[in-house]
Amino acid sequence: MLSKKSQYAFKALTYLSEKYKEGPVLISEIAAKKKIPLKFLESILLELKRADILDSKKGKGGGYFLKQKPEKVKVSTIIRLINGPIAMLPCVSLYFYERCKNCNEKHCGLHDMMIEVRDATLSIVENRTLKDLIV
Amino acid sequence: MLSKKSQYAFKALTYLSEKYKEGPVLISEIAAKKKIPLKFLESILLELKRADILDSKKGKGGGYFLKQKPEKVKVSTIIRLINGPIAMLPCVSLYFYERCKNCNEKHCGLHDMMIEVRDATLSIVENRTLKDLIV
DNA sequence: TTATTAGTCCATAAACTTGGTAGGCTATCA
DNA sequence: TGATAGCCTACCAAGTTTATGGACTAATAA
Repeated sequence: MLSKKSQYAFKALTYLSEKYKEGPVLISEIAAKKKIPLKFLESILLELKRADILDSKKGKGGGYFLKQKPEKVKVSTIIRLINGPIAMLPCVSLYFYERCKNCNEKHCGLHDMMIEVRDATLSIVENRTLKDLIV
Repeated sequence: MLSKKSQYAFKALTYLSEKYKEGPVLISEIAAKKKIPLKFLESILLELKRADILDSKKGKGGGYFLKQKPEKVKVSTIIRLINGPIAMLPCVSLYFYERCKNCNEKHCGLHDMMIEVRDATLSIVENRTLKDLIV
């Protein structure tokens, strides 16, 4: 399951995608419109900024905005950043790989199955962007 | 990601699947062979028993064993039992459904995408059984 | 019936994660 | 320079995960 933090992140990013080109959006506006706890949202947006997904402007007329066009930001990127691995096991993760202890990856039915699951999931989330979240 | 508990459950169930028809297997044997903390494994097996996946026998010659043939136990059943929802969002879960607050499920891009992910995952885990985990 | 075996139950706890709050600091702009 | 709005640091309550220890109970064999 995606954490609440991830769900908040997606809501905020969807909102910012809709407002793309309308200039900076206040944290407080996003929080109010999307019903996200203000300070928690603050830390999420900051994290997204540090990951170069968002940019911000301080002072009057400031706020947050997407650094790139919505269609340039893959859903998989956001999941990995905020939620963590997409795979169900560390030993089949591409970005968070960890070797299995006491389990031969070459001869493990679970391993093989989880690779299938991973690829099925990736075929979707690697090919969707923030633009696809706007309806 | 699957919890460690889930990984232990799968390891134990795979072992019991291999030993199916060889009679009850000791907890301690499974723990030793699969390097699982004994007492933790104990509680996992008990949970699987309460869910009618396993059965057990006390006393000499006792132990745990599968209640049905390995090919009768779906992987999805185990994941849901030990790990929880398979879907990435409560609002797209079949077995753990919860309505989205402040989010119209009829018009939500994230929702639609996560249904796709769920179905892609289910198409695999609903069609694999413990038998498929033996290599 | 008694000793042994092996699962069952209950209580506890450390470590980690999640979700969230408080408040001061700093950059920007009018 | 004063208001605005994001930045930063610290903290924390609650829940979950991953265990561990010990007493209890059922089954079996001698």
